[in-house]
Amino acid sequence: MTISQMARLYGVSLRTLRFYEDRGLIKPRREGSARYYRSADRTRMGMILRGKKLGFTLSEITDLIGGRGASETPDIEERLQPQQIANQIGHLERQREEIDSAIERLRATHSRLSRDAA
Amino acid sequence: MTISQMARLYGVSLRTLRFYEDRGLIKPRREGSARYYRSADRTRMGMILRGKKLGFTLSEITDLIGGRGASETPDIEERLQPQQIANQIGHLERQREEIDSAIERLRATHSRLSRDAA
DNA sequence: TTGCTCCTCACGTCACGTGAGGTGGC
DNA sequence: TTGCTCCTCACGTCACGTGAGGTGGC
Repeated sequence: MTISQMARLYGVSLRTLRFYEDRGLIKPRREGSARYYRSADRTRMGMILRGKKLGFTLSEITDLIGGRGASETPDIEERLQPQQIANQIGHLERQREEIDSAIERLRATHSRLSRDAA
Repeated sequence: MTISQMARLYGVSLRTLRFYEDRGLIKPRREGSARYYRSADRTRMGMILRGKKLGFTLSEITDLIGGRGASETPDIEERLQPQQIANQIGHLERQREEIDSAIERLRATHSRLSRDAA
């Protein structure tokens, strides 16, 4: 599988795939300078994107995926510690509260504008 | 008012104040190389932080505050266009949805762990 | 020869954090 | 002389975006 096929499959850019490789997250086979992605790379890529969706940074994901064992526990959630999950939930809840209050304020301003225009 | 006093008042770092100045957002009086912040700077600083809380970028805030007129409409919400508000709300709602689904997944994993441990 | 895909630098972006090395006035 | 506050570079961080300039095989 070429880099373009990988990019299309996961909805990311070529740059992103090269960047993840640079960070040591995926290690495609090389033929000359060309990259070829195999099943193991797809497993890792799935874990990476799953980790991102859960709001983890690439450093955290690197720790979670670890050096080699990707195929054993391909579900990244299985690798999380209860405490780590709790912390992450707290982190995300704080973010959500900030977003919620921003939305509230904006809605208030918006309806005030409608009222004043009426 | 010195830079340290400003920093304490607004809960930001000295670096942040210098950075905002570099971006043209605040223009403290200079005495030699030292910075002295006046009332107008505080008005602008309030608008900047308010804009950030609403989720706008510094570029957007720069456009909102404009070149000079800070004292006329010191309430940054008053300067927003209805369409701009609607866009921002949509933007924030999308972010919130992503955060919400992340929290949901994490909660599910967390309770599964508790169940398995029991 | 022309296109297409791929490659490697390497600087840019966003909003600052973090030293390094130096200065002024009590 | 010692501390404290302030200053100006300037590189680092995060997760890539965006060219520039070049290569390989149809």
